[in-house]
Amino acid sequence: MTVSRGRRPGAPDTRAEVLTAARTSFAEKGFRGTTIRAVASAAGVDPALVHHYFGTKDDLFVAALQIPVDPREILAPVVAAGPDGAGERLLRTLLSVWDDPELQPGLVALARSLVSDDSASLVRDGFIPVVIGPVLASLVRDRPEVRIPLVASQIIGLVVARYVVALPPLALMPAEDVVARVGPTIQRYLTGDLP
Amino acid sequence: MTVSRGRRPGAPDTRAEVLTAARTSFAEKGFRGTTIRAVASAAGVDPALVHHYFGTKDDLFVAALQIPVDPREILAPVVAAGPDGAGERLLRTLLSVWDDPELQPGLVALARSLVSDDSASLVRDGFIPVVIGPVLASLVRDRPEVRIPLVASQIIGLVVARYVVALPPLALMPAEDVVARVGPTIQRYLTGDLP
DNA sequence: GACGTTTTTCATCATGTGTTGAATTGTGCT
DNA sequence: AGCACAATTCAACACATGATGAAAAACGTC
Repeated sequence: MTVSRGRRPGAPDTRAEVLTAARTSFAEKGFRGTTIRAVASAAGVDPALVHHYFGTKDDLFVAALQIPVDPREILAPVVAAGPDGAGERLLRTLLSVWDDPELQPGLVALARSLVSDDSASLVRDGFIPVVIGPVLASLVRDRPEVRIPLVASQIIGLVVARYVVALPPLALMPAEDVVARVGPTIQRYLTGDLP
Repeated sequence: MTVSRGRRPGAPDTRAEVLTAARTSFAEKGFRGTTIRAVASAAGVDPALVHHYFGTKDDLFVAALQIPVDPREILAPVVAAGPDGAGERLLRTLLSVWDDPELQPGLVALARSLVSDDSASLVRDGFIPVVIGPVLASLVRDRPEVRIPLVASQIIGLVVARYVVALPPLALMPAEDVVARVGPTIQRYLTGDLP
């Protein structure tokens, strides 16, 4: 047998392999669609090892989501530069984060779980009003309760289409093209004339 | 015992109750999140009855999705009226369908399953290019491969935000306000000047 | 009223899943 | 060399789920 019990020789970083296997599985199949056994098998490892490193499945999920990105921090410079051209700047930072191959799987997993696994209330009552709301509020000309959801709708659509569903024409479009084409929409929602 | 075996007296349309229970569960929890037992219990019925009426769980799902709406048919008048004001007309038709309380649960269930349960390829390779693509193609000024995904992104975002996640400010916004505010975005993606 | 049909439940099976505890093997320290 | 510790697997439990087949109760028809 090449497979045996007990510790393997060498110093393979099995823990990291398990973690990235979990990350991609969560990104592709969502929380419910991901099974501990599948993650273990993708990492070439026994299911019990997954539990040994990261306790329960929920723990594994939050471990997989660890995204070292604080939206408020990232968006601070965008806000600081004022409302002029904010649409394009906002999009540019957004895309630079989401296009980072290091961060993408975690972010997609997060997005997918927010839309699908009925933590919808988390987006609805937590993320948007608490995190995104205040940031955008200072960029908006007036009536934030009208403008912010419009901005959110275009951003959600962009993220879902480009990263979650991965519509080819959008997924392959260079970031700067997206910025140039969608930017004016965001700008109009932020400061344009709206009925 | 008030509960007994065998057929109940009266002529209750149990089949219909099971179907609507399934529809709302699929809409709220998605395919994987919906269990036959939960549907049965919501309909006040034994799980076996669900199988008796609709065979397997997949069968139940397609039965619950039956949406008597052919997008091409519904969009025909929008297309026929030409590109002028097409953005607003497109949105108005879209919202009238999605706001119909008769159709909404089925549509939300469909949307959620498309985003979450890795039938993403169905949207990516089937729905958009085959159904929506040709319809929009005749409204677009040029470069459909650039414009159609942009339209799709705004529409997907609107649907996800207003119906799937149900962001309150968007979910409660009168349809005509949405049309007036988002319409110009769609119009610009269809016929405006784009880099 | 008898009888076939439809509706409904019960009991049960097979399967997949999250999780646990014991056992085995390698590594590093003294 | 010896020993504590970490890494890894095996075997198994408890549970939920989708599915099935037989039995019971009401209905419709002759």
